[in-house]
Amino acid sequence: MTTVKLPDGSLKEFDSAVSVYDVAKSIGSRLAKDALWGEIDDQPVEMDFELPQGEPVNLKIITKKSPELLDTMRHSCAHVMARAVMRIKKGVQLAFGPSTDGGFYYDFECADPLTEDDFPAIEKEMQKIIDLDEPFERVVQEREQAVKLCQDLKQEFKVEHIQTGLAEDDTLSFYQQGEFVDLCRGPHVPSPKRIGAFKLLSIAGAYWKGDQSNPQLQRVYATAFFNQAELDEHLANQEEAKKRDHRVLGKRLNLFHVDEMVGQGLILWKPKGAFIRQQLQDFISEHLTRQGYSQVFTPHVGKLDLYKTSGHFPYYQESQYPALVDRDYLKKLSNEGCSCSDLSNLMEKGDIEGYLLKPMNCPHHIKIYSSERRSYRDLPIRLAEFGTVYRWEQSGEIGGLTRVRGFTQDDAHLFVTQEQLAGELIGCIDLVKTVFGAMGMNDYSVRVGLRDPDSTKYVGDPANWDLAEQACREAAETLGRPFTEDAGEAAFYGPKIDFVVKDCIGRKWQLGTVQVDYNLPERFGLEYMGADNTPHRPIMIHRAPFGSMERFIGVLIEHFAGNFPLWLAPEQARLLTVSDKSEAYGKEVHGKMKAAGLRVEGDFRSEKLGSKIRDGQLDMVPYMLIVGPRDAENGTVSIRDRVEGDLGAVPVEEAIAKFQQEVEQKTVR
RNA sequence: GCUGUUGUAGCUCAGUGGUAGAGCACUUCCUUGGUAAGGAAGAGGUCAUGGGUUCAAGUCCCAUCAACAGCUCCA
Repeated sequence: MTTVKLPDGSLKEFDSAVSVYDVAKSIGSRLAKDALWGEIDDQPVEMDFELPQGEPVNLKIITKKSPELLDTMRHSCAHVMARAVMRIKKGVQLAFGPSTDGGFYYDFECADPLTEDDFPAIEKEMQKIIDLDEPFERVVQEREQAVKLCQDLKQEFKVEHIQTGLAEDDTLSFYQQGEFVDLCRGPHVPSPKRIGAFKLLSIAGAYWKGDQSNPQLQRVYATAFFNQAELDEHLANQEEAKKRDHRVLGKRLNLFHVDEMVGQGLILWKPKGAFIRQQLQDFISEHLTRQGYSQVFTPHVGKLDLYKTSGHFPYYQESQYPALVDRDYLKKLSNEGCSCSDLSNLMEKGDIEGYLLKPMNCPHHIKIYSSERRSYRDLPIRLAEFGTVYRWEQSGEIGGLTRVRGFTQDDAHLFVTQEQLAGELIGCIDLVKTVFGAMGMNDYSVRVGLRDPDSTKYVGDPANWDLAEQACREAAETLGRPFTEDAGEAAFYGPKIDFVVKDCIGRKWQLGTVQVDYNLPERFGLEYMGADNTPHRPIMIHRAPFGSMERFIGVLIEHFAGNFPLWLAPEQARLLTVSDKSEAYGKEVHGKMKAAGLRVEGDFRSEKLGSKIRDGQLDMVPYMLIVGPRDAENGTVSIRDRVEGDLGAVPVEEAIAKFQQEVEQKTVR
């Protein structure tokens, strides 16, 4: 008699010996058809495995619809890779080797470091291991034995992990395949033959347990699929994705430039990129006006004292450009015998008079608020600025437009009463919805950052925090899409709502943010006169729906893959002559288009039409306007759509009206 | 900041110690062609920068700078 206990807790009994397949078939013929293998107490077994009789057997049937299927196979492949590395290299310490979104990795510490030159040998060895077809066998150990086993294997990271990283009551399981044994929760595929196709991709450093103070390990990234075709498709998709990389398109379309001589992470906006940025700023300004914002301008520097008062200087000193110190003051210090190390100390402590390139706009906006007496009747006050800030980002982090050292926030600070807070947050969220909606960006996630109850880094009254966190939650709900609540993601001064998108290679970037702040009004002693004729403290909201113009446009370039909608395209249309004979008519049409306010350039070269069209397509111009003798005769242009191709000839005025309408409606295609 | 890879013409890249190369782009000429590449010629280089090894360095070694991938960080 065989008793089977299924994952939902139900029991099934069989009179005689049965295989996994028999059980699957008894549940349903479709299940039997889709089933790939079984798991008995997390030990993978093939379909023809005969179940033990007597005690109930915990059986899970894995089908090709199981969501974790690919992850399981990739994790098994990680074991195979680690085994291969240990065969090739001596003194290999194993760390962790999980599956990831696009594949898997394994972290090693090698006495003889790995290089990408080792990849072919590792891949060859992996294939040998797969061909051996040894199963992954699950071995459960008591804690003491497990530690001893890892010590015998000379796997110090695993020993440490058992002793410090795993809870007392965790089951300690190992998976063994031939000579290779690894501490691992599982599950695995029953046979390495299930790994269809794999490829080692890159090698990089990674800190043990993600902590910079721990030793740095070598991480080998790889991927695996059930068959070669899927792997090839994945690699081709990766290549395709790289073509929409904003750094590639930014160069090809002449949008921006970063020059070594200017400095790392400092963006030079070229005319076409600057145009797009200006259009976006105009667009958002329009919505700011509608929502009752006042635009202000503030300078790029401010006294160190300002940032000492705001708290930015002490908190974030290492990520700021060093202070600019007055010449006379430096001379005075020098005359007083101040050494370089004395100066360095003074600068670090901020015990010096100087100016800081502004890392944030809020202190300046606060000073605008406090420059007048404020009444409850004035609130909410909404101050907006496309404010450029400078941050000394770590050199290894800088790249493209998404992480830079000088960037312009579409920033605003709202000074509100407690009663106004919830409503104003909703207004901010509305703006984000408007902006993302206008771009056709629907693929973003929302994160409400709350305080970590175990941390002491937060400032302010816990009761206010509770109110603010609740207000953020309620505002996020008005988006009508799922959001996550992450404890520990709040800023030190208040909770926030962040908008996160992915770039073309799957990296996540925070764009817009809305943050509640009780701290700065306190530090600057902000007040307004209440209806009760006593002073009250306003609450601040920091918000930036785009985040920074640089990062937003970087993401936007990839979102559109360079194919900007007509209202944003720096060159909306290009006029092409079929031959030199049509030049005069071409210039006439060109003139009419420009007079109608359209951004049209002319290609009057003595090239063949096909060649001009190709150039226009590669430059991602939304429309091409082709004029030849036939058009000259009829007063028409032939429109070629970037997407649809040839649309045929229409009267010039009709073409103008069509484009104007598309611009007016900000159509996204 | 850390680990690894890379740096050659405007762009994409080849160049394996012995005279600096290709395609595209650019300039000029020929060509007048109706929806993704017409032809020819020409010009264009301190091989990232600074040291070192060598009779000889784009190539080997060291340092610096920058880019890329990842880690760490991100008000």
